[in-house]
Amino acid sequence: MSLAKEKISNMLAAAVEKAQRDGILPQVPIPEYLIEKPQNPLHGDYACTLPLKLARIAKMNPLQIAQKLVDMITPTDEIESVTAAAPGFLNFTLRAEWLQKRVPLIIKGGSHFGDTDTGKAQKVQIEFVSVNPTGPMHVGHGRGGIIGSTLANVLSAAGFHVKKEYYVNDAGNQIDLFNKSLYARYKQALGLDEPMPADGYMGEYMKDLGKKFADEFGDKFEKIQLADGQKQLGAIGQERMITWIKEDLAQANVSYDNWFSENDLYKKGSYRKAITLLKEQGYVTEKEGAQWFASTILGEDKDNVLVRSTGAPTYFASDVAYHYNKFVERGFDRVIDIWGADHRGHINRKKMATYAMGIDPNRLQILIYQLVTLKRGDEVIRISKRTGNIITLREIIDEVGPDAVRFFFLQRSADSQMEFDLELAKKQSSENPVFYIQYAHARIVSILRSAAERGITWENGDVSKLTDKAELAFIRKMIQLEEVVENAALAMEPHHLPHYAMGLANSFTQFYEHCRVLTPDSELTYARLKLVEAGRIALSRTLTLMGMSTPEKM
RNA sequence: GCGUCCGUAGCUCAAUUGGACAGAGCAUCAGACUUCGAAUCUGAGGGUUCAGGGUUCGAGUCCCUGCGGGCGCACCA
Repeated sequence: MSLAKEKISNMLAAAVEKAQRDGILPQVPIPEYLIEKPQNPLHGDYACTLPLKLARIAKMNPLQIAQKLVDMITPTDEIESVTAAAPGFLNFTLRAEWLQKRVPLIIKGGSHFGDTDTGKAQKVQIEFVSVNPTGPMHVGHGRGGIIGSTLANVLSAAGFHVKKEYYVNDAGNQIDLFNKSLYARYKQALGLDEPMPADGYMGEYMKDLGKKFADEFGDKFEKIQLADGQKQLGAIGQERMITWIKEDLAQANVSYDNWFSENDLYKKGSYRKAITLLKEQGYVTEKEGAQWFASTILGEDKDNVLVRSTGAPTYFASDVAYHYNKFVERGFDRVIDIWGADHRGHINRKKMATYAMGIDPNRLQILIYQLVTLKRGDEVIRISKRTGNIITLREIIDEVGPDAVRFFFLQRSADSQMEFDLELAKKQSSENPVFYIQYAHARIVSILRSAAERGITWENGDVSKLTDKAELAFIRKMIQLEEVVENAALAMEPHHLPHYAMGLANSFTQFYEHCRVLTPDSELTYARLKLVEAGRIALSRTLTLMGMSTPEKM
């Protein structure tokens, strides 16, 4: 919580306590209340609705309660005034002197300005994208990557110890299918007859890859036994796919601390231990030759297969093992999984499996983002990796640039189903809010550059000169960053950042229009340059949290 | 059919988690550059928040019903 908000909260709590002690308010339980930012600046910097909430319980007029509380509060260094407003709001206004003093603190904060200690160093693991290494990433996957990487940034800023992870599904059915498909394309490229498997990966990229490997390795894999050839060639193909995915993600400025192999769950015993644990807890039943997770015991509407009658584990089983590994073997306090809406139906069974292993299911949080509909003008593009009809993330990034793509995806809340119109995205890229924000940053740097060229040093600038409305509004906006960070982190809603960034850029621009920085008045110039430097830090931090670049020239 | 997410300005989306007059960008219209960056700024128009009921001091937000759309409902992942 930001300093000002915290102070107000404490002030208010003290006032309520005193009012009750003095018999001005009846001895009733005090309801939960929040210190909020009113959307109308006329209502001050912060507001509280406690009197309204208290009215019924205390059987008093809310405005009267507000009035009495105002009387109990004495202004502080931070707060200039507290007023009661109909029908029962408390409005707090920050003191200009206090705001001015934030400027050197922002500069001191530097690249850590906006950080909070909300997370108390809790260990959080966040897993996102994790598409199978069987093909390129399409635009929809990009949304998960961008939401995930930004949320990770925000959580780190909020004081959590965050590890980002990509789960590589390098085992199971889809991999077999990929191997067979690749092998078929490879042999075809060698001029030999080999049918594609039913439901194989039909995309053009598989033909390219087959051809590439035919050139690279000749008939090396064709000469050995079929199953071995498929497996060995497949392994190389998967490697290639992972490299490809990594490159695509890197282009979108998405990176990871760890790439976790599904195969390791089997090799290192996590799978065996997790299933054994479930059995010991009595949650595994046997039906029709398969082993099931008996989630119906816990209220699910159906059980889920863990081990097929063939003896092969399902995806669900390895995922259970994976989460056993996250919680038990690696000891994360919290685990966040980011999934597309097509996995929505798996939340319950996943949470129940977590519970069944003796882990508090609230430690597992699943963030669902709605799928992206791709359009080209009015035409909806159906995505299918198997038939090969995909628009890749890379294509979009090449077309509109990584910053615009990130901003475009980030702006929408995760549960809004968004349309990505390729024509529009391209057209809008020159008329994008992204450029407005980055332009503000470039302009700031340009002002600082001009000052430096004129040999002006402003480090000792006196911030008490910053009294213009636009100057104070700009400071107000800057210090809001830590509230945005905290809120975005706790609610897992990174989409607040772009909106904040727009507001911040806008309040700088307002300042720029109203207040000339480099003026004949050298004292004023120093003070304003100091403010501009603080603005640079705030804007730069905001852009960085969103994974965007901070251009100094455009 | 059942579950789930969504429906807000012409378009794309916000709305501090139940608060004050529902806000931005784009688009449209009218203005502003001899300045530290005009990729900018000033102003205008644009709304029955899908519809109907309910809960309460207060509802875009919560509950119910209906309509419309996305996504699920495999021994696929």
